[in-house]
Parts: sequence; C-alpha cells; structure tokens
Amino acid sequence: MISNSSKYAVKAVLYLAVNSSEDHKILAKDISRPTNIPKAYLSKILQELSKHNIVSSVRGPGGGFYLSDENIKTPLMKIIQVIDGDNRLTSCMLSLQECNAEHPCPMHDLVGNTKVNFVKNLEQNTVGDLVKNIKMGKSFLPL
Amino acid sequence: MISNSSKYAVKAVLYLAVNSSEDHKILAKDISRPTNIPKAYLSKILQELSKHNIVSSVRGPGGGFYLSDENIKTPLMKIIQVIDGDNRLTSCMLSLQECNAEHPCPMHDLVGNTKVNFVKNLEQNTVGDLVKNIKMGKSFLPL
DNA sequence: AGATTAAAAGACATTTTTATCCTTTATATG
DNA sequence: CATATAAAGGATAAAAATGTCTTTTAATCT
Repeated sequence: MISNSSKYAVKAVLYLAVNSSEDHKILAKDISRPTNIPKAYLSKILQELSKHNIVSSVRGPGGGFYLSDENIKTPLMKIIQVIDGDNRLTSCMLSLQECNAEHPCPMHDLVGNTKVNFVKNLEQNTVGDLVKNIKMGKSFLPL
Repeated sequence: MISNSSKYAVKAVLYLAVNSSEDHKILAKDISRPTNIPKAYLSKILQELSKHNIVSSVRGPGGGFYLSDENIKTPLMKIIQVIDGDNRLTSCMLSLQECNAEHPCPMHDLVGNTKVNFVKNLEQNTVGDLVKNIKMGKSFLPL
C-alpha cells in the first residue's frame, strides 16, 4: 500500500506530535527506540521530512526534532508523497499513462471510487487529526 | 499500491482472457510484445500463475498459455495475493500486528472503510468481469 | 526413436529499497 | 575560543524487487 519508509515517517511524525514541542525537542535516537525504527535510517527520513517542512529540527546541544504549529497541519498525504513520490497511491492500477474517467482502464471504475476516496482522506486529514485519535486511546506504537 | 509485478500479472491474464482459448494457446513472447512486459520476466510470472491455477499452460509444439473456463472466474485479489503476498494491501497502515475495529491504530478509521471496500472489490470481481469492461471499450494495453 | 517446440526451472545480473557508518556543519555552553 | 552536542550529508552495505540468460523437462510431429 504505502512503503515501509512512509510508515516509519508517519510513526515518527506522530511520535513528535504527541511528545515534542518547540521547547521540548526530541533526539532521533529517542524516537527510534519506542517506535522500533532503525536509528540511522530514521535519521535519513527525518532529514528528508525536515527538508520539506514536515518536521522542524535544531542542531547542537538542546537540539533535536519537534513539530511546529505549522507542521501539525501537514496533510498525511504530503508525508507519503515526500517519501514514496507522487505516483505510488494515485497511479493507474495497470500503469497506463492516460487512465481517467474519459479513458478508463478496465480496473478504473472497479476500484476507482474507493481509491479516490482513500487518497482524499489522506489529503484532507492532517497530523493534528491523528493526534486527536491518539488522545482518544488509539495507539500507534508496536506492542 | 500493488507491485509492478502484479500489474504485469493482471495485464497478462487479461491479454489471455481476451485473446486465448483452450484451442488457441498463446506463447509468452506473444503476450510480451503487445503488453510491453519483458519476456523473460513475464515467463517467470506466468509460471507462478500457472502453479496457482490462475492460468493454464501446455508445453511443446502447439503449446502456450490460455485461460480455462475455471481460470476466468479467478478473483482479481487472488492474482495480487499470489504475486505480492497476503499483506501488501490488507496490512495495517502503520504495520501494527493487531489493528482492527477493537484495537484500531490512529489511521485505521480514517482510511479503514475505503481500504476495506477497495479490497472487497478486488475479491468480488473476477477476470471475467474485467473482460466485460474491455468489451465495452476499456483498454488495458499501453499506448 | 530423433528432432523440434515451448514452458519449467535454475543461475545470475541489475536496480531499488532498506539500513549502517563515518565525516561535516551548526548550535550551545563553559 | 575550545569543547561537546546533535542534525546534515556522504559513502557504503545488505536485502528485496526486477530483469536476463541458460539448461531441463514435457509435448508434438515426422
């Protein structure tokens, strides 16, 4: 569905959303342990997310990662797009160049609506929306 | 979404569904050209599909691949499962072991319904259903 | 039986994804 | 300013996905 890297990215962002703030930054290694994401690989992902203004970071002592008020408004789709690229979720089920309502592939209408809705959900919902779910008791950390 | 290999598999099966029959078998190379799938790789995929009774095959002169009346009833999900495994489409968006209605992850309800519907469509629709779409003019071959 | 055909099977090569390690740069603090 | 800290960046490694090539097996046809 989405890549492992994207799942790592979402988890890391959620961890920051719940646990960090501008005056309580968190180190990559301290995200790595509870989420069970390999530290060095997570660092690469956070670097990429930082470059795209999905997370905020500060170097040096007292530094680390956190989410700004802006960051919290990031749509989930943006995280996935930055890590997996534009096409993974939206491309045609048969990889046809032109597949749309006028020129649909044989699978287009079959899965089309649900796929479009799926993507729409990811575009409309933000990191902050998931935080609400977490506060209602839904866990995102491995057992 | 689904792997390239799965897209190859669906395309190859559709090509056979439209063009082959038990007394008009088709060679791997003759599926390869119109679908633009690398011949040797396609052969591997067809081999796997044959092993799982998704396509039928006969060796030797006059042999090749075709779809039996049984094969045509294959649900699309089965093709994807054989190539991509069980988890790619159905696993939790955050890869949690236990993610369901009772123990939902923060993304579960957000994308849950559309994802479930998506999978359900693939489970309920068969190769034969797509053939109907193709006969209504929907193309599955690259430009 | 011998020759030919075409899928099955196995070995190997390339590319992409995932993962690790080491060096550099920015920031803070004594 | 020197030193410690932590992310950024670059180089490298391992694993998985994709792709190619060669040999083997099964079927057909003289």
